[in-house]
Amino acid sequence: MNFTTRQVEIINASKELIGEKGLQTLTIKNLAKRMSFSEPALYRHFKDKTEIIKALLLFHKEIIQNGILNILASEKNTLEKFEEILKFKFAHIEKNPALVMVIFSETSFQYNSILSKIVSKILKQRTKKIITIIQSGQDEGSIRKDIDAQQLATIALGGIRTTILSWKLSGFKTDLKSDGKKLWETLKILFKN
Amino acid sequence: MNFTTRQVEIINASKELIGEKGLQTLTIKNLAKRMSFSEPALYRHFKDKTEIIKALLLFHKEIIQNGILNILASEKNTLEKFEEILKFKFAHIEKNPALVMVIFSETSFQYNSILSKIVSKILKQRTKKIITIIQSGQDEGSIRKDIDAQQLATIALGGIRTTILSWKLSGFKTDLKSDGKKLWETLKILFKN
DNA sequence: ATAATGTTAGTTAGTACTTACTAACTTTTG
DNA sequence: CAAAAGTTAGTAAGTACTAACTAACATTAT
Repeated sequence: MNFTTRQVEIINASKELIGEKGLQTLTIKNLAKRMSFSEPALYRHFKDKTEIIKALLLFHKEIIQNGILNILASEKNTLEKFEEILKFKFAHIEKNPALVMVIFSETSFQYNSILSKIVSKILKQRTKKIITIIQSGQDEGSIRKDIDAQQLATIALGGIRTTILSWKLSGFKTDLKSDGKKLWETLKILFKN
Repeated sequence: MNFTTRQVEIINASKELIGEKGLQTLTIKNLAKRMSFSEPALYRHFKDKTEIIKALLLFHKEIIQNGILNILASEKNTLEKFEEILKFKFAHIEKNPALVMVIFSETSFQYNSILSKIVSKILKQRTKKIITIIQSGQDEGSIRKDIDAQQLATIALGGIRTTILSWKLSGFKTDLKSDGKKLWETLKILFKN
């Protein structure tokens, strides 16, 4: 997961393109134009297009992962950690709309199955992590036990997804952070013991 | 919304193709092959490719809409209607995986903005309908009033979306109906007054 | 009734364009 | 001077779509 400065530049250019008009505008031609050099120059830095998107995904996965790990390591109770994670997530996504485009299109990777596998793997890992958090909240006594962690995770993830989706459908015009906060208030009431 | 028998055949062939390998396999070439005739023949029945997908969306939208209207017209209380609607939805989607592919890819329509507008319009209409149902449940006294209908709708829709998504990610192997039932049990507990 | 005319639904062949990618050569840089 | 990073000019494959034509059937007119 070590990228050269040029590779990071290409990753960011890809992110910009996707963020502007969606995954379908991430073409070699557009990317080269954005980088102000020729198409073959891209192939000096990445084997093929798949590797570029893969790099984009892994690059941001690592950023998010580190953020979450920091929150989990902190001295807070489960509900507080949960809130922090939500905040962090919404803030990161608001700064990087491209991620929404990529993550939300897990069904329609024209490119190949490798990418959709990566996306679905990331999604699964996140689900697992949320389940673990909810479970420790249940053990701790702060989260209700009459509904199992798996189901509560479905509710939490669903709320997140829907909130982000309606932000996207508004053309990124609504205030994601405040919608995220409202969602958190709702989840807190629903989940509390 | 009146289609010729040939058009319905083409709609179904499109649905099959999308259901098998995703939206990206719905090409004019593949569709013509599936219909066992030439590519230009398709243009005798639809103006262009966009019209074909549009027809697919509207065709199923109408089916779902009628199903929901029937349920709403029945003599049941809000929670029962809600349950019936969820059941109906999951059953219809299980029979038509292609719809998941299309609806879940609202971000990445290569074709044009017309389609993504249709999809987002359908999504918005459904959200509105669910909010109305929840509100009447709140008036009726069966659904909690400490969380507003908009937020509860976000939770319900999110749960549905996530449940369907994990079904898709399993390669359509898990039991969607039973997962849908579990989701309903959870929502019932969370929403009840 | 039948010949003329029009329609429906298909064909073959091809357009114009875009896609990711490559070979061969040149420039820049440490 | 050699490796890294760029260039020009192409390729093969795929995209939606169109032009021109036709067989088979339906409608209309004499």
